[in-house]
This record gives sequence, C-alpha cells and structure tokens, in this order.
Amino acid sequence: MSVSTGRPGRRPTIKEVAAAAGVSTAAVSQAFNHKGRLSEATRRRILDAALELGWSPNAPAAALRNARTRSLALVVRRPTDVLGSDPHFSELITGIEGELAPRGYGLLLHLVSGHREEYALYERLAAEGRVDGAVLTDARDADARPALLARLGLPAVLLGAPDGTAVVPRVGLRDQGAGIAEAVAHLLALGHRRVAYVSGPPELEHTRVRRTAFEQALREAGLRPFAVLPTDFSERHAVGATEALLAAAERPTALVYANDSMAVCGIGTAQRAGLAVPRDVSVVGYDNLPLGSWLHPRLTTVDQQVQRVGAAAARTLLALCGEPVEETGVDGRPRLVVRESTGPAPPGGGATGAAAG
Amino acid sequence: MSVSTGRPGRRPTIKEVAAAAGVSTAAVSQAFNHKGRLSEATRRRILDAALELGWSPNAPAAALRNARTRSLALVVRRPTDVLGSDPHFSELITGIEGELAPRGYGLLLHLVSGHREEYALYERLAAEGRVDGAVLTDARDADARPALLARLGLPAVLLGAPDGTAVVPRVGLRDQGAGIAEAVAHLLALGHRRVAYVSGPPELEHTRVRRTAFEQALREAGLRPFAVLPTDFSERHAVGATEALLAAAERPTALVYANDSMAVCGIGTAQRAGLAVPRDVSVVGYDNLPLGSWLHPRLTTVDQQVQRVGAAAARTLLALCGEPVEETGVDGRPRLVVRESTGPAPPGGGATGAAAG
DNA sequence: CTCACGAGGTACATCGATTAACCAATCGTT
DNA sequence: AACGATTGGTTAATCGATGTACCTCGTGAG
Repeated sequence: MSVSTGRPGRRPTIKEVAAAAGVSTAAVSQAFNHKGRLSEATRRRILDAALELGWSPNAPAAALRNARTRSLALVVRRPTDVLGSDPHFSELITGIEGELAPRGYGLLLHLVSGHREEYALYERLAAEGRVDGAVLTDARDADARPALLARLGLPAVLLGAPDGTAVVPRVGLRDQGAGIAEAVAHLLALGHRRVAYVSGPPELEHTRVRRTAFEQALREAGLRPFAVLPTDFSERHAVGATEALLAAAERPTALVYANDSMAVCGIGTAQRAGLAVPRDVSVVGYDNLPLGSWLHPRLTTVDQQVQRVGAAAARTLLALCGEPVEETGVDGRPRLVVRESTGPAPPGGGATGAAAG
Repeated sequence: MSVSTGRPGRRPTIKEVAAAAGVSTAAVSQAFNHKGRLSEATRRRILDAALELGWSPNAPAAALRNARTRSLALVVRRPTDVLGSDPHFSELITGIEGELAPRGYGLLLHLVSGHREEYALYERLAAEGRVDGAVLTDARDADARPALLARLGLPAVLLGAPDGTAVVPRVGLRDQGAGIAEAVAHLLALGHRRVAYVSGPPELEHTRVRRTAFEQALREAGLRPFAVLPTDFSERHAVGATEALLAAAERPTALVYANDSMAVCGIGTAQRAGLAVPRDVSVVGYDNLPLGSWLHPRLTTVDQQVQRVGAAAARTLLALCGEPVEETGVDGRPRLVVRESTGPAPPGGGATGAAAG
C-alpha cells in the first residue's frame, strides 16, 4: 500500500520528504496543514513524496510545537468487583471511538480503582500534557472532577443529564427519569402492585434520578415502593438484594434494577429460588445491553443509548478542543424496551412461591 | 495534594522548576531520571520544587527527545456484530492496564472493523510515532501483522500459544487444547455420546486448535463429533447453529461452544425450544467470563485466564520496549470449570424433547 | 523605466526535555 | 605544594515539526 524499502524502524523525517520533493521543510508542513500559500503543483509533489516515503508528521513533535496531542482520555473507575461496568463501557467506547477515529484522534484508556487515584491521574495527564481533553463518566453528586479539570485547564465533558450551569458541559439524554417512569407504568398496567427497586451506588447522580423517578411514578398511581435497596453494582449485592426481596412474606411481584447486569443476576437468583420469570416475578433492567436479548426470557429494559451518548460526548469534547464539529447534542430520551422478562402479575399476588424445576 | 495558584491551564515548564530550585534545567531532568550525579540534597530540593509547582515532564517533549512515548497500542477488531468480543476484551484490557499503570505507561485503544483498516492503522501509528509497541490480539492463520509490525520497527506481542520461531513473541497459555479435551472428558463421563461443537471464525488460530482438540478427544474415546458448525461469533450464527443442532432427529445431548457469549445464546435458544439445561442438553462455554456465573444454570466453561494472559503480554511488550521487567511468561493452562450447565446425559439419549415451560 | 505588489517559497527561532561534553571546586596523596 | 581523581554540577546541541518574518521573482501600472 505504501513504503518502499529502507531499514525497518527507520522512520523518515520531514527533512527527507522535503529533500525528495525538492522543497523546504516548511513547504512540506504547509502542504500537510493546508496553511501558507503553495501552488497546487508543489502540493501534489510534496504529498506524493510523502506517500512514497511513507511519512506522516511525527506526533510528539507536532504535539510539542502545537500543544495539542490529538488524543483524549477516558478514565474508567473499576471498583474491586467489575459487575456491569464492563459491557456498558464497551458500548461507550464504541460510541466515542466512532467519532475520534475519522479525525485522527486517539483514545487513551485508563482504569482506576478509586476516586483519589482518579484525581491523581487527571493531574498527571494534564501535567504531562498527554491529552487534549477528557470524558468524565457517571456524574456523581458533588462531583469534584469538573472543578479539578477546570483548574488543570483540561477541556472535559461530563456524562449526565444536560444542565445549563455546569463548569464543564454535560452530555446525555434529557429527562433521564422517563425510562423508569415508563417501566413502572408498564408494570402497573400488567397489574403489579408490589414493585421493588434495586438501586446503584448512592454517590452516582443517576442513582438518585432513577430512584426518584421510580418513587414518583408509583406515588402518582397512589402506591409506595415495596422497597428500594441500594447496591454497589456488584454481583454480591445484586444477588443479596434479590434474595432478600424474594424472601419477604408478601414478596414483590416485580423487580426493577438499576442496570442490566444486576437484572441478569436477579433473574438467575429468582430462578434459583424456584421462581419463574415472568410468571412468578417480573424483571426490568436498565441499559439495553446486547446480553439482555440473548437470555431466556429476553430482558425487558430501558434503552439509554449509551453508544449514541458516547458519540455525542466525543463530538462535544472535540468541539471544545477546537475541532470543527457539526452537531454536538443528542436528542431522544430513555425508552422502555418491552421483551419477555415482564408479564402479568401473578393472580393471587404471588404470595406463596410455586416451586418449579 | 499539590499545586498552588496560577492561571488555570498554565502548565509550568522545566525552566521554572529549575529557577525555583536554583539549578539548571539539566539538573532537574537528572533528578527526575536518576541519571547524572546530583547530591541527595539538590535532588530533594528539585523534587520539592517540582511538587510545589505541580510539574511533571512534558510527555510530548520527552517523547520527541527520547523517541519513546511510553504508550502502547491495543487495536480491537470489532466486526459489525459485537457478540462476545466485548467482555473478553474488557478482561484483556484490565490485565494489560494492571501492568502499564504502575509504570506510567498509557494504553491507546483503537477499534477497527476490518483487516485492511487494522493494517493501515498500524502504519499510521508507527509513522506518527504515537506508540512504542502494540499488543496483537487473536492470532490468525497466515497472520500478516507480525511481519508488518516488524517492517515498521514497532515492538509487538501476539496473543496465542507460545511458539519458538515467531517473528514477534507470542504470549498465551500453553497446551491450548487441554481445556476442550477436559470438557469432552467431563461430558463423556456424564454419559454423553452425541456431542456437537459450535466453533468460531475459521481464520482465527484458536478456532482450529480448539476444534482439533475437540475432534481428537472424541476420537480417542472411539467417537465422532455429532457436528462441528463454524460461526462468525455473532449472535445470529450462535442461535442459528444451536437451532439447527437441536432440530436434528437424534439431537446432540451436549453442546460445546467456542466462547461464553455464544454459550449464553445457546442456553437461551435451547430453553426457548422448550429444553431444560442441563436436563435435556448440556452446554459448555469457553473463556470463563463473570457473566457465566450469574445465570441459572451457571455456565460450565473453560477458564483461559484472559486477564493473566493480558498482563503477561503487557510485561513481555514492556520488556521489548526496554523496560525492566521481572517475569514475562504465564504458566498454567486452560482448565475446565464445572458448574451447573452440564449434567448426566438424558436416559433415552434425549431423542424426543420433553416439552417444558 | 521604475516601483508596488502578489504569488510562491525559504530561513530560522521555537516548543520542552534530555544528555554528551565540559568545567570548577574539593580532596587525598606523595 | 602540585597533581590526578572525584564530586557536583552547567552549557549547549538536539529531537521533528511549525509558523512568522522575510526574500525573490514576475507582472502590470504609471
């Protein structure tokens, strides 16, 4: 496709390209950056020479000169227990990369285990000038990151519901509660009255938003939650919460989970307890991961379009970095996807478990 | 934790640190790189000054000077249908990052959709000097990447069974067939005689290895595979293959899948067809993803320790990049993890499906 | 004929960190 | 006391690309 011979590893420099094209290095630079004034003929000649030699501008050198690295950071906080984060972040990364790749940007991925470690990492990335910006995942209550990144002078976007007054722009679907509300409405229409919610870590903003939406939706129907149990998104918590709920005297007939992975654990736990889904208990997830549709029964869930949101976040961040970008927002809102894990409430209210297999 | 005031975004340079410590910039550099000869007192003074100012060496500048970026590339090929790749790569990335982070290395992640795109990307990464090396995933038959990377002068490691004579080092568990052999032995011990294999894309090396191991293990027991169906790892193929197998007149009593994600699809498909797992049909996966143990029944699978292999690959690559590394290999081999998705073969051979649910 | 001007390029300083070569004290030795 | 060795630093060149300031033609107007 390119490149002739030459010792492996000997990358050509701009000088050699200039020499090959019979021009100065400045001309080569101008040809690549569409600056200065070059005749079309010289431009061609330079580009041809570069192609011939397999030359591209050295990224560190350009970064040094321009103070722009053309790479962005994504820091994923991965607490000890990985449950649920992973497929979610895969989707997110897919969305982000889809915008970066065509513009020649790179994504620098880091995994951290705690907040302090995450802050220290941003400090280092900024101090070392390794990235032009960062995508901040999972808005937290009293989130220290926007202020930190602002102090560091590092452009950033925060994944979360849009909110005019933020230090850094927020990107996400509007009306984040709508999906949960829809889910509750769906369950109520199926006759469920005892509905429980298995929630996420309290410090995450969406935990509060979804929980509130859940309670609100029930209240509007004149009902109260059967229970709202917080978890850390771990398998242990998901299973524990589910077992606790299903062991109750008058157990809930429907369980709503704060993400798909926990919902999958929940289905497994219910089945292990001898209950059939959705006959004895209905289950709703949140995320709409591919995984949910592989199972039997297929998971009813709230689609929050992680991939599209990731793409929008990337575009917004690129715009902040001075890149020309057409459209920075996302429209749409979370929407319930009804599949097979929800069904009519059991006749007697399902008070006593029908032991199966 | 650090940094005093100063306009946001104004990163200090080595000069200011030198001035603050009352030394030359050379001294500062030496203090940070443990080179040259500095008195312990001066070293301290410099380090304190740097901490005070919140300075770290500018990465692009250092990269330009040293021709080393301290970042490595991971290119993930993600064909149109994502099935199965994602959690697997999450594990891999976790393993890799665990080695990079403590050494101050970054991981540049790229997603591509095809071979040619992947090659072009390596060309560009090398030409731009963006990374010091690359981790090549999923050894393929007649893999063009090692030669390419060698020509580009970019250090690399290939994930696959170790093999003395490779252009680039290979990192992986030895005796890759052992896990499948163990799985087959397990199934035979349970009385299964009609065992089918749902395989991966033909161009991947491990597809051949595992398939061969599967056939070999059966042959040694005097049996032949019920069937071996190739797939592209997509959900569509996984479901299609499973349906085809289960629709057979004398259907197989056990299904072995080339990865966990397909096995999950397989379980779902079997259940949807009214069969119980493992009562009517046993299922074995490959990978040992966390997901497998959330389900009911929990997935019997082959643990290939992706995370540990990823870590070993990272160490090997770092060593190639001149980093001091203690241990570059992985020991251990793929091992069967028996859980709940496998059980005794159905009495009558399970010729006629016992419709449930 | 001269001069202004624009088109088309070039020379050189610059980004920030690293390092080889060099220099100034200081010390121990005979 | 004179000298080599050692300690503890400094000076200046360098990595590769970029962009500002400048230069050199050729042309058309006056």
